[in-house]
Amino acid sequence: MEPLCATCPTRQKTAFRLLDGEQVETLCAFKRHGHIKKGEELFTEGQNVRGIYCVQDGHFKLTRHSASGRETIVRFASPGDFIGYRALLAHEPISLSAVAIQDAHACFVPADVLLNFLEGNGPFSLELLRATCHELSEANQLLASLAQKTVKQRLAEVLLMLRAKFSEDTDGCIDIDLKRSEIADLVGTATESLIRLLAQFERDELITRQGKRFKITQAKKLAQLAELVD
Amino acid sequence: MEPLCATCPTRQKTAFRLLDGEQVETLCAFKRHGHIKKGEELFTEGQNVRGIYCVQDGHFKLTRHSASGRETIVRFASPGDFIGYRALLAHEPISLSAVAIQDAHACFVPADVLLNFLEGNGPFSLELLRATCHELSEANQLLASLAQKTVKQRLAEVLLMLRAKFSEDTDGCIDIDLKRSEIADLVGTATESLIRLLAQFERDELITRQGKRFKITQAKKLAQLAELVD
DNA sequence: CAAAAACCATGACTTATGTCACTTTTTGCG
DNA sequence: CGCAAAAAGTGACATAAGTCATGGTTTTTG
Repeated sequence: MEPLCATCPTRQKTAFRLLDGEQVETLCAFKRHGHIKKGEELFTEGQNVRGIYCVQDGHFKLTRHSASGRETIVRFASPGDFIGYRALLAHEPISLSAVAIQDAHACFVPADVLLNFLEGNGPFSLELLRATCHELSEANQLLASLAQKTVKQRLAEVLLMLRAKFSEDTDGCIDIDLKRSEIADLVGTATESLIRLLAQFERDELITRQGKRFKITQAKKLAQLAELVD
Repeated sequence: MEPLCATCPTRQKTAFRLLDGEQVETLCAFKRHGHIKKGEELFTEGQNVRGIYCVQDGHFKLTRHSASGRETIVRFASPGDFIGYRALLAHEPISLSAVAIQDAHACFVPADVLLNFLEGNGPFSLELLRATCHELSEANQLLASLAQKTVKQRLAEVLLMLRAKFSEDTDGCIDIDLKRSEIADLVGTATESLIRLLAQFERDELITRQGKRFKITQAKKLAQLAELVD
């Protein structure tokens, strides 16, 4: 049974909140709500897109693969984020894979429905433009960080970013389960190097570990290390 | 004397081509056409933007500085490109400096004029959205390339990119004058490393040098090196 | 529940790349 | 033109970070 868009709380967090009543009905009629299991792929690099996904709950990693098979996590998509609209609008095959890192739910919205909204609803497309510009500035920031910082600095930065994005669980640990290799893909380094650095951060008492998860104990020092303090 | 937007050939290459007659007149009335000398800065990181620039001729480098003063070239802006609209739309202080790498001309368009067009002209904002999405996918590509490739591979990639972007002069050299340090900022490496690699590429007969400029002699091998061939 | 698979961790080793110090060449300017 | 300043280039050296090999965990699954 498809949930109703009219009362969807997630919709209020997205550009879809700017749709008028009729458009919400259209959205509701054509969207498909679906369950995605951990590890499943929404999109694969190189595909042509037939629509976008609006994340309901759970998180996705958006990755890019090199010819040599190495993976880089470009960003995460979380509840309220759209996935795939850039490729759709740029008329390009999709350049990133989207993989669920937890069991998740997302709504598929066909391309023509979205394009219809874009053409018929100025505020909606402006909002999407704003969001895209914001993403772009984040991408540029990441770019410079990758080019300018050491792996250690990048890891410090990534840990702080993860905490900001995923919050803390009841133990104060960052509330997300990522494999070591995934954190490495995020930092842009080899898994072994990442593991060594985590151990070093623990020795230096910047973080503590509880199983697979971490708790940031000295955020300030981490931030200094990452040179977030200019 | 301000040139007329109505007959501006550059305008036809930008989203401004989608403005209606009245809007073109508004644009023409409020834009300011200006000369920017090589090395001059259009924007400085951290400023608040009061409008955007539309590049008429000449090229700009868009850079980001680290706390340690290191510079990274994030992208170039060329005739027909807008500079500064992302910060404007994302309501953020600008995150990149724009510096002319040649004597250049650009038109300044005040923020409220642009926002007016965006709100009143759907096709215009859709076009801008498209352009932004395209830029974003380029940024993601660059990101992965930085994270995944060696400096040598990145240089090969950058050389091919430069030729594609700036074409060749009558000698077959890439038609742009960049300092060694600027190429290094583009590749994301130290100037000395870059110089050594250029020398190596010349020894390997992938490129030849004429003064400060290069000619790509074996584009295919460069592409293989860069792993553009999957 | 046990075997297999995936993942985490550590050591030894190699190497790509950054840094520093210096020389040579080119550029710009009074 | 000739000098100063900037840029290009080279060498020696240090080290961050990748790779390979191996062993110990944890997780999955039949």
